[in-house]
Amino acid sequence: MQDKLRRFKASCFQALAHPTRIAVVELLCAEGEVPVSRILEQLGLEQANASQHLSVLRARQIVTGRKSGNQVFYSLRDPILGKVLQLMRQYFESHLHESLEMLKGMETDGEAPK
Amino acid sequence: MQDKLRRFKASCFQALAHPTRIAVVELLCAEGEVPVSRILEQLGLEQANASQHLSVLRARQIVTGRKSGNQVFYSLRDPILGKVLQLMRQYFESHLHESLEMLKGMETDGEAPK
DNA sequence: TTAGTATATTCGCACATGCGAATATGAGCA
DNA sequence: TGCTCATATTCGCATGTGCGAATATACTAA
Repeated sequence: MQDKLRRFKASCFQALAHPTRIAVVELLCAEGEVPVSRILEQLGLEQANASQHLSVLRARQIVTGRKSGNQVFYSLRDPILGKVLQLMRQYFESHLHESLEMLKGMETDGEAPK
Repeated sequence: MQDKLRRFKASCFQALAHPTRIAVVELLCAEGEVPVSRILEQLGLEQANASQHLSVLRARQIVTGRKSGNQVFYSLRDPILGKVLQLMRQYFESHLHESLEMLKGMETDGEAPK
């Protein structure tokens, strides 16, 4: 069971391990139930891309979708995940400087200083 | 900044997105500062494998290593991560049944019923 | 029926990740 | 010096992930 719990946690973390999916969760957290179209416009995503990310979050049951007529409304399954994100923000802020350094060092992309 | 924060969260979640690394973090959370050898014996890991996972956690600054003579002692950088894991356990338990179903469905491996 | 809008799925490709095997580094000791 | 323990890094390979393009599905309206 210990092991199942760890696999569960790992799979949740993996579902959250992408900036776009974090943004989606934050949006749902802030606005409650929203249609996909709202997610698209708010985050500026490609339709297919968003749908793929939503599919990941759905598979992990982090969000649930409710079909209504033509559209699908998504919402967070459990607000506790909002708390998790908030803790992460707290963590980020209490190590602000190193965290920024870490991000800088981690991304090979960035502003390519030619 | 919003975006940096999301990338930061995502990279932390990614670091935690593996059962072995979860186990390591939990161990450090429970026992404080421990040498790598302790991690190996406690979790039954290959030495190289453990070192790779530790390297991921180090890169994300989730753990820090202190060299002392022959060995390296690791510890959690911030106990707030323990809180995050605890929240996840709470989340897991409050959706116990579906969570187990999800795990079952997610793993192609499992007990291979021939 | 046909057309249109909203969302999901599949495909192919580039890139990341996890693993064990082998090798490297580095400290302490003979 | 050379040897050994503790840990880290590199390599090759299999598998996973993220993306846009194309396609599919499902509902609505006419």
